[in-house]
Amino acid sequence: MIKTKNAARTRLSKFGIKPSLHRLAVMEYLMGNYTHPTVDMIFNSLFPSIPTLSKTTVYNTLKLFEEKRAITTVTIDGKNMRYDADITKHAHFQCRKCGAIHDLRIKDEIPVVVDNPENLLLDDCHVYFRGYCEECGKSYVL
Amino acid sequence: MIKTKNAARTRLSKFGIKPSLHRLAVMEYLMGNYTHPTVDMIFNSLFPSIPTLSKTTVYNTLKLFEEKRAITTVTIDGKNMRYDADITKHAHFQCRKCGAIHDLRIKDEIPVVVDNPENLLLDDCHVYFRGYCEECGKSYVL
DNA sequence: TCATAAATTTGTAATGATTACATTTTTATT
DNA sequence: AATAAAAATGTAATCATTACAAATTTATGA
Repeated sequence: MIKTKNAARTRLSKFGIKPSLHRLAVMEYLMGNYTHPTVDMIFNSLFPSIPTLSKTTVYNTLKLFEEKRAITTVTIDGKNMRYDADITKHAHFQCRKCGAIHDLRIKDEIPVVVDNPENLLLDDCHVYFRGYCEECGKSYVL
Repeated sequence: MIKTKNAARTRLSKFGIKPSLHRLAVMEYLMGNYTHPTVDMIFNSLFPSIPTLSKTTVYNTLKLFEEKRAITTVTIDGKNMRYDADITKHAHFQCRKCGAIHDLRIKDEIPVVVDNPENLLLDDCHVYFRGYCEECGKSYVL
């Protein structure tokens, strides 16, 4: 997958992040899995092929990516942080039962702030919905 | 503050929650403090006047309130859950530096979902912004 | 090339919010 | 008052995340 490797390398360079092997691996994983994975999912997926990887490094790496705004973070239920390499504007949905996170496209990507009397410096906006995914909804009706 | 006591009692009854003294106290606190408090803030504020209160009860109570949709929860940074008795539609803002949460009014309260191919059952929508509040923004420019 | 400094990574231990759970207390019912 | 049901308590466990010191890797410059 040289193509995804290049995409990951390009993304890192675009955001001023030095491309160590582990950083490339984490970014490549995120850019190949738009499933809003947790740290554990990322670590468990990469560990078999990179046995020298530590979970702390995954934490450090993701924190760096987020600080540099090379990825976004999603936290809806307040349990595990989720990571998303899709930095285009889109909304999220989390099922109250199974916890899965899905993407949702909304009409006006960035809601318009009516007034800002406190002069807050906004630089980032997230929209999310909660409810039940189709499967979990079924079992709820029963 | 008989008025706020009544308001709290009314809110509980409206959402089918039996009004125990502790539940009333927590709801009254939330309806008198729209500051998106954490569990600790709520507990520490109430404990002096209700020394028999336990933190577990505050957790239990807030969880019940949220299940009954008598309040909403806000989690932006994924650290502490915040609780909000304002159940009208509004957006939130959290400062990346000091962590304070503020309310924000946006133009179209509920973003319109363009398409929903997975038939997700949406029942709740949240919008939040991140950035820096005025004070923290100043120190950043320096 | 080799030495040195800087950056990265590691692994363990600590933190801290939240939950589990068994017990106790309070409230409602007959 | 006796019993059952609900609410509240307090401690212990859980689990994601962070702190931190040590080890490793990478870059730099003589």
